[in-house]
Amino acid sequence: MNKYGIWVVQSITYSLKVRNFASIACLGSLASDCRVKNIESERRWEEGQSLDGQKWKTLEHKGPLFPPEYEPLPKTVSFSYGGKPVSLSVAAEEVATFYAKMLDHEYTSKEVFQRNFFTDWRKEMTEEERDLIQTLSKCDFGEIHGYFLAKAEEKKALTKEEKQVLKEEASKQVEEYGYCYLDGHRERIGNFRVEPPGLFRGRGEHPKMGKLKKRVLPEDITINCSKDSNIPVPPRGHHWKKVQHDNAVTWLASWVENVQGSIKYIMLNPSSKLKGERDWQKFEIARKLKSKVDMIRRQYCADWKSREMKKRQRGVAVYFIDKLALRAGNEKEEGETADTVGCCSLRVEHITLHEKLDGQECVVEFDFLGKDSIRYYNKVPVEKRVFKNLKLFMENKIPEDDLFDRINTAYLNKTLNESMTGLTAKVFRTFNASTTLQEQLNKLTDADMSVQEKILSYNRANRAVAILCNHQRAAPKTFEKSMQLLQEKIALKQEQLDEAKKELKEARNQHKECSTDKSRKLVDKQEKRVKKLEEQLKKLQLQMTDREENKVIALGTSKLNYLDPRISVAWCKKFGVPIEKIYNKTQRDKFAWAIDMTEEDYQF
DNA sequence: AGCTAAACTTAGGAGCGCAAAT
DNA sequence: ATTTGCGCTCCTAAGTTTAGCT
Repeated sequence: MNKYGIWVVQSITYSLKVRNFASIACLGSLASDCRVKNIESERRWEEGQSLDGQKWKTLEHKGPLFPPEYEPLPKTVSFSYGGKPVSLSVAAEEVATFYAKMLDHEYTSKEVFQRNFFTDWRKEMTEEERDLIQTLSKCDFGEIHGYFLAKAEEKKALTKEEKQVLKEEASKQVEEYGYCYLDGHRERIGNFRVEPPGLFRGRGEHPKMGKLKKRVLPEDITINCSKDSNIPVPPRGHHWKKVQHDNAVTWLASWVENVQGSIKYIMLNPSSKLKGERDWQKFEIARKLKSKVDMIRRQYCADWKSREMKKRQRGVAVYFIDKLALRAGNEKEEGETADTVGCCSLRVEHITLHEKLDGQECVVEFDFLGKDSIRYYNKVPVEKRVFKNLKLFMENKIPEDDLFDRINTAYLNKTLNESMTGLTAKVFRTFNASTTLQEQLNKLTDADMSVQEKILSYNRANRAVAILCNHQRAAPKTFEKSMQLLQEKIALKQEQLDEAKKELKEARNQHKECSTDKSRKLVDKQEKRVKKLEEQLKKLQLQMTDREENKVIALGTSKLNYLDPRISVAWCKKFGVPIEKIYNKTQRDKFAWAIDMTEEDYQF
C-alpha cells in the first residue's frame, strides 16, 4: 500500500487540522521512500520554489500590530542630573526609560554600551537638554527605575479576574492580527508585532550595544499582499511606506531597522504550509547527500594533494565542515558586529597544531567564537595530510591572518553545488545531525526498555547531536543547588540500600540457621527491597548524569532545526512511545507534515 | 566574477505561567 | 498558601544562501 492511499484514509480525520499538507504528503510519497515513482513531480520538487518562483497565489492580512505609544512618566517621577531633578522632553524621556529599565543588567555597566547609549540619547534631546546633560555619570535614573519596578509589582498583584481580562484582550489581538490567508487558507503568522523601540543589545562584545533602536512607524513599513485582497489599513493619520504585490517572496511586511540597517520581516509561523514544505525540502536535500557523500568525501580527500593551493584549502575546509559540523563562515564587516567566525573565516589564531597531544598524533586544537559568540573548543586528531596542509596554510602569516585566504563561502558553495544540486555548506550540518540521531537511536534503544528509559535514550541521542553542533546554553542559575539536592537524595538512597542489604544478609543467615516458611518469606521480601532500591538508585544516578551532561548543552535547537522529524516519528511508532513525550504542542504543529506522513520503518 | 541587498534559517535568552515542592 | 523550578513561547539577533546588479 502506498502512502498516498494511507493519506487519503487519514485525511478524513485530518482534513481540518492538516488539510494544507495534502500536497506535501503526496510529494513525500513520491520523492522519498515510496514505491511508486513520479519522475515529473520529483523533478518539479527538486527545482523547488523554481517553476517561476511563485510562493503564493493570494495573500491577505491585516498588517503588523504596532506597540503601544509611549506613555509619559507621572510628574512625581523624575530624572536627576547632578543631583537636581530635570524635567525631560517626551522624546528624551522615553529613551531615558529604556536605560532606566535595564539598570539591573550587567551590560549597562559596559563602557561601549554606555557610550553608545549616551551618544544616541543626546541626539533625541532638545538643544537645552543637550547643553545641560553632558556626562552620563551625573545622570540619576534611580527614580525611574524604581517606578518601573513598582509597576511590575502592581501587575503581578492583579487579581485572577483582572489577569483573565488581560489574557482575553491579548488573545483577541492574536485572533485579529496573528493570522493571514495564504491561497485561501488561514495561516498563523510568526511575528505579527512590530519590534518595539529600545536599546540594542547584541550578543558577545558587540560594538553597537546600547545604541537606540528607534520606534518603527507605519511610514517605514512596506506591505506585501495580493492586489485583489483587502489591503491592510494603516493606523489613523498614517500611511504605509509602500504597498507591493510580490508573490516571489513569502513575507507580509518589512522595514529597515536603524541600528544595523538590515531588513526585518513579518513572516509565517513554522506550522504553516509554506514553511513546512521548505522544511521538508531541506531534509530531502540532506537525504540526497547520503548517497553522494562517499563520492564527495573521496573528492575532498583528493583535493588535499592538489597542486592548487585554492583546492587544497577548499578540501580542508569542506573536511572541517563535514567532520566537525562547522558553519560556512561568511566574511563580516569589521567593527559592525561582534568578532565571530565560521569555517571559511577562521584565522590562524583560532587553531593550534600539536604533533602529539595526550597520546594522539596530529591534533588540531580549535578555540574560537562562533555564531552568537558561543565558544567552540575542540581538540581533534586529523589525517597527516590535513595536518601538513594546515601547517602550510599558516606559514608566513600573523595570527590575525585568514587561515583559508584563497577561498570564501561563495566559492565553496559553488563547487559543492557542482557535486550535487542543492548542496551548500549548511546541508552537511543537517545531514550529519540527522544521521547521528538515526545511528544513536538504533544503538541506544531496546524494545524491552520502559517508556521512560526509551525517552532517556532519545535524549542521549539528541544530546550527541547537540554536542556535534555545539549548541550551548548558559548553565541554569539554580544548577548547583538543584544538583546538590539530587546528590543528597542519592546519598539517602544509598544509605537505605546499605541498610536493606544488611538486613537481607541477616535474614539469609537466619534462614540458613533455621529454615522456616516465615524466614524464607523474609528473605524474599528483603531481596525485593534491595532490588527495588538498587533500581531507584540507578535511576537517580542516571538522572544526575543526564542533568550533568545537559548542564551547558541545549537540545532544542537541533531538535527544531537539524533533526529530520520523520526519524523521531518513526522511532515513536516503532517503540510505542507517545509522540507527545518527544514533541510538545508547538513542535507537533511545526512537524505536522512529518507526523502525518511517516511510517514506523522510515529511515533517514 | 564579484559585490551588495534581500530573503530566509538558525540561535540563545528573557520572561511568563503552571505545577511541584515546601 | 507561598515559593521554587521548569518548560514553553516569544523575541529578535545572527547566521547562510539567493537574487540581482554591474
